[in-house]
Amino acid sequence: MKLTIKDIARIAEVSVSAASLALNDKAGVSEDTREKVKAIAEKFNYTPNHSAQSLITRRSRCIGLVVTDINNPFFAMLVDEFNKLLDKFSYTLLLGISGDKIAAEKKYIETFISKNVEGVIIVPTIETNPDMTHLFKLKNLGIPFVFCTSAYTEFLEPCVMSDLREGEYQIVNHLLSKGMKKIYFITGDRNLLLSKLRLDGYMQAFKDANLSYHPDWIIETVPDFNHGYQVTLNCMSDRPDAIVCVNDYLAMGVIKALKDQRICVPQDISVVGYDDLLFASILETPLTTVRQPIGDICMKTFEVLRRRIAGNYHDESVCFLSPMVKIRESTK
Amino acid sequence: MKLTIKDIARIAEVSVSAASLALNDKAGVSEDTREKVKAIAEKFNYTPNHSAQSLITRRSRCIGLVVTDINNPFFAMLVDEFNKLLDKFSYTLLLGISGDKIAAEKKYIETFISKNVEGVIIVPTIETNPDMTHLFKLKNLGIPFVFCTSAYTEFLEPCVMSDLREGEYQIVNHLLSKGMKKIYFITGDRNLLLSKLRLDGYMQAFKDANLSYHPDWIIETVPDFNHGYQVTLNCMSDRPDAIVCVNDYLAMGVIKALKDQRICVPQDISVVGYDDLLFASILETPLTTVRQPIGDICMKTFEVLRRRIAGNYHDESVCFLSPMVKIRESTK
DNA sequence: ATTAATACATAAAACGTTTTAGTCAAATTG
DNA sequence: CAATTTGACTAAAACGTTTTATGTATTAAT
Repeated sequence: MKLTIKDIARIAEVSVSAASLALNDKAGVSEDTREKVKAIAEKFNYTPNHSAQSLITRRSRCIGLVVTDINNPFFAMLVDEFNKLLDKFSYTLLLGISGDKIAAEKKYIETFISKNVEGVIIVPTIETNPDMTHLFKLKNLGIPFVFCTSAYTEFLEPCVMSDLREGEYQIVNHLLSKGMKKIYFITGDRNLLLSKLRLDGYMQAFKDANLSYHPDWIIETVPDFNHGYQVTLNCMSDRPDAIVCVNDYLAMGVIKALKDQRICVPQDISVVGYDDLLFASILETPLTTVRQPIGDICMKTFEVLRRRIAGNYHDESVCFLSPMVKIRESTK
Repeated sequence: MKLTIKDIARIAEVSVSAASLALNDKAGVSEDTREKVKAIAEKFNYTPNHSAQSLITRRSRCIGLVVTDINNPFFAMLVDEFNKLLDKFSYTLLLGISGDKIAAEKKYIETFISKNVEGVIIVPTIETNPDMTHLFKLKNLGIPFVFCTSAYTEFLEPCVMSDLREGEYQIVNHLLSKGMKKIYFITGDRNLLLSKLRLDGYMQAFKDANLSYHPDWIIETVPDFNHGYQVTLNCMSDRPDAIVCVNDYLAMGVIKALKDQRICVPQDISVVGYDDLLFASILETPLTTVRQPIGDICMKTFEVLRRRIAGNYHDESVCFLSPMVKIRESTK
């Protein structure tokens, strides 16, 4: 049987309230009793019942995190970073993986609410025309949330992300300056800020170079390995000069498809990614990509969330951090 | 303000108990009142307070999961699989990332206990001579747990994993049959079952081939990318014929080190991994590796855990699933 | 010596549920 | 028709904490 604070109090021959005060390092008990109670709690391996604690304090020491796809190493890194941060402030991580489905995201948020999380971090999905009721619900209940890595165009703030537009601009610019023209762009749903911003960067680069792109070069899909693979098989008949991928994970699929078709990178075609995953540097042809300052992104996200949990909503609400282009051999 | 069941009861003009029975589809209320209560709950977006529920029912609908390193895509896959399974049975996932530190594992288990999880899934760390008090604590409290992917030699069961010994045997056998002799083995701490079994396979393969290995060829380290990289730089002066890596993630580091030193795979040296990560197939030289039936492992793990949560402890306690060797070009 | 302040201790209320035991009327049984 | 069973409902207890209000003994201040 699990011991309760009552048992500890009885053994220590003090009242329950005294035991509580002692264990929580609150004023109102003498040092003697505090030590006595603590010693007994330690000895009998007492752990407080979190449900009871959370019921009365209305603080759960839990944070909910929804990511889209943990098999994308970028998001794995993200989860890892948040895990470390939550550790530092003794929060527990409730994790949901939405698989890029708004319905799943919604479902996780609902359970987070019922589990009384103190705050929520959301990596938005790519689905269009989403039903945002769960976000309004969070707002109404006063549960703080922060978007990370992206946001919904209908629901921009608060949000912490890297300047995707700028990163994509620089990288497309790099390709154009190398004389490439037919540059495909494989991306997620353009209603999602994450994709829209990168697309903006792509377009701006063409504009500033006084060149134009064909709308067919922009392909919207689910931004993962398998879809990257499939899409590439379909579009290679048109022989693009380069393929710009919305992220490295998708680029992995693209590269695999090219390999299967015996198309060489960068001789026959250039490929660029985004995120600078570990694997990007050990490929046959190391991948040109854009590094996101993921540690900073997570730190900032958590900072904003903590401020809001503390009741301070008066901070800057959208935050862009600077990315860093990594030119490697996949762009000849 | 968040509505409570009292509010719902008041609005529906029934007692709190009636409301509870209605919402939980329990007998004791008429169909009329059940519907009325449910409609009102729906209308006002009522979500029950999980802390209160869990306090009284002693069921939290939470499962704790500790993994060692989520940046290893193998464990990311594992988390993904468990997430899906937990979804199906409407459990919430509490995640801890131990970073291969027994102290961290312990800390997570403690918080899981205090949060009243119904069960725990553990991917053991590599640390030697570990302090197992947290596991005994789980046992004493009657909180079921299952080891997944490996186990502690001092604490074997219950455990679900693939037959690592067999997989490693087959793959080393393959190398020996190709005439390679000086086969290095980079692995984790051999006190951990995960490493010990693979090492057993390695040794058995030599024995069955009437060949012998040098103890120096077996290198113990933390099984991740960075350590794979470092260790390789240190041992290349000895010019091995092949390097067998305890997992693909470590193999990535090995390959990167070889690349940096301009040593060619498989011309100069063979490399094999374990896990069959996505990236293994798109490398310059696709990696020979062993696929673990990860979906089955997770399913089985969760099955055992569920049975134990239901009170049935009389099942088989250690379960080995069959792996599958994938010969690719990294072994000439 | 009286009063005021302080330190320590505790009983009881509260948090939001589920469950137990019980009430009462209506329906069923003999 | 009386006795019993059934069905719908409810009041109250319970879960394990924290917090509030209150009391008592000790110390400090006048």
